[in-house]
Amino acid sequence: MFALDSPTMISRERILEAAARVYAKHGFRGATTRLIAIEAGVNEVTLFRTFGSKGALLEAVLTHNDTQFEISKLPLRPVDPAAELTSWVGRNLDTLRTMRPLLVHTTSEVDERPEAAKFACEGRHHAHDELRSYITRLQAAGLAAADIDVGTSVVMLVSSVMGDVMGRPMVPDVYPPMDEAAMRYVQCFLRMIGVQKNKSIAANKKQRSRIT
Amino acid sequence: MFALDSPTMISRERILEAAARVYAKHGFRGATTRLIAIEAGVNEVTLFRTFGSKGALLEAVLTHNDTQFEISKLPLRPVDPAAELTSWVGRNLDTLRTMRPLLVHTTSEVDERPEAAKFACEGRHHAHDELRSYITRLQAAGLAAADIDVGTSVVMLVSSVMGDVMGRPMVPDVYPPMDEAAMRYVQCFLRMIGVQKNKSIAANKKQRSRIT
DNA sequence: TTTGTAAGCAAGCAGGTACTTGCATACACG
DNA sequence: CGTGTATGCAAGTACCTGCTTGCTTACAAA
Repeated sequence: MFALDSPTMISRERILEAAARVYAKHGFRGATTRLIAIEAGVNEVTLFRTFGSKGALLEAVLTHNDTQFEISKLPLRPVDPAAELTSWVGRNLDTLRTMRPLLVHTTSEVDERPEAAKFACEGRHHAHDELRSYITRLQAAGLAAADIDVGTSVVMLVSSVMGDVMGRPMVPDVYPPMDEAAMRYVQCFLRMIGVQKNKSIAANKKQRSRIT
Repeated sequence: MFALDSPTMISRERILEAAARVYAKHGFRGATTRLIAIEAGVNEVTLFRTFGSKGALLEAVLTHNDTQFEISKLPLRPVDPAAELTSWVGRNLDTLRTMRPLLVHTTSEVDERPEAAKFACEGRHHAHDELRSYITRLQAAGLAAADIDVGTSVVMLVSSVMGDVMGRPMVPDVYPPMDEAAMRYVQCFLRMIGVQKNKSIAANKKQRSRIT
């Protein structure tokens, strides 16, 4: 056996990162072992000795990037929905943008390489759950309307984020400016779920007492 | 030369359709000329004689499918936004679902095969324009709020449609039931752009006169 | 010093891939 | 009938791809 910080690990890391880059550029079939080896500055044989096969290597790449990615959280006790959501959407946009190449290739290869499915789906699922439970909390706190279609609204915001990340590089002119995107999506979303503008917990309390 | 309905055309069509199927399954690199020839029930040589090269063939496939696809229209004079939008979204969902495999592969190959870009983008662009101008008409008719972020709202609905088509096969459980999807997206969208429920031209006139 | 281990290097193998060539067949039109 | 055209078939070329083998070098621990 070998220790965790043995020289092998150096090669291993370098190969993994190189493979990720090459795969992001060319997809599975385009990511030849020769290309990866060159990109890693490593002999092609080392690659097979370390990972066994091209398939195993690229699977390792995916699980590696999968475990590194941590879904960002929304506050348990909502205070300022607009600010909190804008920050959350912004963070997701940033992370997803860096993973776009990997995502777009895995999605197109799910049919032929089922092990790619987990990577392509999991993040989206988590984001969905996180957002959904946050909206429920908003409703419980009286910050969002009670009669909205929570599931669909959530899908629409998540789709908007994904759509931005996936589509902007191809059709840049239809999207809101990149630095405003998060804010814009959230503003529209808030209207959709019945949150008035600039309505924080404090403002909400005032308004509620005025109404009743 | 040859007439348009010469025997060649038969082969040509068969090859084009077979190529579309194989490409939809396996992507560019996976769509080998052998596979396509077998799928078309045609000798591989015929394929090269007719299209010259694999690249040219698959480019022909894309432009073929591109010209066949006609973007569905929204009415010039909006009467019942909910119904009109639901029908439009539904039609788009249906068409896009059939094109999903082609779309997902072209998007992942845009970097390496720029001619795929047009196919991957154009439809989305058209849908966007169509929806945008419709919303503007809604506003002009007093059927939608005036203070909304039209561009962003439109992006969000279009993204939701794309997201549904792309994501549902992979993460089916987060989306609204397929037969309700169009209606649900539109309901949420209407709220986002300030259209009250069941507000048609007639109802709108009544309400407006009541207010003023 | 001995031994084990990670890595490089050169060569090769078996199969696949895009594409070509030469030749045979079938059919349509004059 | 003869001629052109579309297609099939067999074979081959040049290259690429994943993967293997045999051998060498360098270093590190016992």
